[in-house]
Amino acid sequence: MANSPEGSVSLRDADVLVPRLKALADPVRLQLVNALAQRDEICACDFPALVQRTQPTVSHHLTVLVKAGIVHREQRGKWAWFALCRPVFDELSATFADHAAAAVTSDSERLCCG
Amino acid sequence: MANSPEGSVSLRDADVLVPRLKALADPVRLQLVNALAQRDEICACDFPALVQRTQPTVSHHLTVLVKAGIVHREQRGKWAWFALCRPVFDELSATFADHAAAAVTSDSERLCCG
DNA sequence: ACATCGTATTGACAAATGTCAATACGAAAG
DNA sequence: CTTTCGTATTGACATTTGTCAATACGATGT
Repeated sequence: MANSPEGSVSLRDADVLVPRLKALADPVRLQLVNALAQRDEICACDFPALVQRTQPTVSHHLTVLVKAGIVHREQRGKWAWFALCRPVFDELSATFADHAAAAVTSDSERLCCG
Repeated sequence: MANSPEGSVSLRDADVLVPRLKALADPVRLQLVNALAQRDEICACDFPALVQRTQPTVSHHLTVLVKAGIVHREQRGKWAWFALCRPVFDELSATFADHAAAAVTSDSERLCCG
């Protein structure tokens, strides 16, 4: 999107990354995203019970996710349906993959972070 | 580490993910991480100039990154050296890859998030 | 038109966060 | 032991954030 070759996003692109990471860095919003990850599509009316928050609070969190481009909102009659923007997860995955090293082979052989 | 097969971290593991995402969801900390990503090792004394913040502020941000397990701190004599914990990036990459769909092929053919 | 029902917005408030000045800690050097 | 210098901690403050009650908006059905 900005610097990287394949339409990906580098760690340098703070303007794109920070809002996305901020949006995901909340327990309730991670619950919402996780629910959407396994169900493809969820009506707004089902979220309050799912995450144990009031309707305005859920609405606020969904707005944050939509503004960050992580979730897509579609109005169908009286109901609002939400779905993941899965390509964004692909970008996030690629962003972090660039700076990953070979994973640890065994538990006893740590690379760092001991 | 918790649920997933390959020692990875699922979106469900909020206790592990949220602190990591919170740690990365800041412009200054993203700068720090980006600098470490391309230089392997950096002395604490160089960061204030790099990110245009005072020494206490930088120290605070580095502490956040260390506590999140993203950065490793090593005291060498009088100086503190910092390095990325690259396996963590591998985990983050894997976490998001699980929920990614095929990327868009052309710009005109959007999947969602229009 | 009017009432109903799902969702978003507003206002308010406590809690968390980023920032810096001042200070404390700790290791090396004299 | 004392000084020096790099780094961490404390205290203070403004800003942001998560939450809910109350209210407004908007589409559907009567």
